[in-house]
Amino acid sequence: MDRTQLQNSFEAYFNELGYDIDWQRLTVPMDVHVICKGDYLFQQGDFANRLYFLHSGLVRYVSVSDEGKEFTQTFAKSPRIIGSTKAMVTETRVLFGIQALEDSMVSSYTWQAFYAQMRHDIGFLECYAKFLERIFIVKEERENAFVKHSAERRYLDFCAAYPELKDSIPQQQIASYIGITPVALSRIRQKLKLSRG
Amino acid sequence: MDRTQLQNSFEAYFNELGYDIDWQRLTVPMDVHVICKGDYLFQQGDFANRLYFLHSGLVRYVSVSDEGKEFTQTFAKSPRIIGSTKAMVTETRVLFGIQALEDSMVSSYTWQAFYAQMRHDIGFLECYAKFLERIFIVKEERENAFVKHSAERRYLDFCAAYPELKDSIPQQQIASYIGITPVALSRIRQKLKLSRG
DNA sequence: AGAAGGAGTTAACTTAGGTTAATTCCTTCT
DNA sequence: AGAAGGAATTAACCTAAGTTAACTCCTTCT
Repeated sequence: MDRTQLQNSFEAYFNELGYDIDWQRLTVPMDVHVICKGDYLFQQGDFANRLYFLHSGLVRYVSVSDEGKEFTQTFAKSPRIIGSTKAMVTETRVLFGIQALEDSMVSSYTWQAFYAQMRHDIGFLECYAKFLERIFIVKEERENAFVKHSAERRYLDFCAAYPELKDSIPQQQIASYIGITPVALSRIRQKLKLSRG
Repeated sequence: MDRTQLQNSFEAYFNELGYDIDWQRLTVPMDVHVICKGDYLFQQGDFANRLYFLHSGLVRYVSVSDEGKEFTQTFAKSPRIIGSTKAMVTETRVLFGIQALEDSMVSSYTWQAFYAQMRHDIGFLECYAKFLERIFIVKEERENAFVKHSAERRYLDFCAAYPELKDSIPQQQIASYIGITPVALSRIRQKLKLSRG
């Protein structure tokens, strides 16, 4: 797969966000990574100050608490920008790892180089702003769900939002995404099964 | 207060974000609003597709659940951009109201006009991106807190993050910000008082 | 000064979800 | 085929936080 083909993925992504721009203009040095199912693109605590683009596959952002419990922050399906905005922007260690849930292909760019080109190409910068708007809105919805909705409701919303994941990923990961234990999720599923007759 | 003075507030804000730019270039039509303590800049459910800048004062974002319970999503202190990113970008109704906790002064711009100028001024667009990065990171930290930390820990973190608010705003609002009831917060405070001796 | 209303506290009771552990059911490995 | 390890379920018990309600302070209003 050559660079031209890879960069077409960007266009697919930004078209979805309602934006049309020629990503072949991107000349920043690029690395390509193939990550097998189960492996990590980077681990929590690394300095992951790169911007990644997920060309194919599916990943999750996994964060481990002080007590050693795993939480899934995000499921990300290609095509999509992935990585830690916070780690890039503040030059700190990442607070989560990225694990492949399917074999995945990723290109990467140093944040410095990517940012430098964006600063001189208002189209790219606009794309970046649209990306930030999108991920902010998703986080805001998630905050809303945690504060206002029960675990049962969060599970139902998850199933509606990710119908294709609902049956193809381990329930533990779904539980950790909606902020409960696998045991609690199992109880909720049991209850729903009964109430559906 | 004239426009020049007001626009200087923008500079104070973006300086804090590590960015130096002359906001006197902003020529978009501006409205000025004075909101008294307790009043709302806009209500949940409005079409609040404006960008606001809080020049002085303190506000909170308040969201009411289907069951009629109030949640405080954000406390915002001047100088700062305020408003609903989601409502502006997706042209939907706002999911929260903005209430003044002190008498406040706000300028406002239609999103369309503001965006149009940004698209032709890469400096403004970069500021906007920095603003989005910042609010995203805050939301991400909040998500993290809800999933990983106890209510007690969230309260202590709130006190550390907003020492000046801790004693000057009603406890109900603090409780609703950390996602618990006033009764539960009162219990936590009692427990902390005892354990401090 | 007295009344009214809101904010915070405290107590009693309920409930959702955490914890631990046993059991079953799958894969996968040899 | 049998063993081993992980995933989900179920049950029993525990804890944090919600709910309701009574009580105490404060303001603020007349």
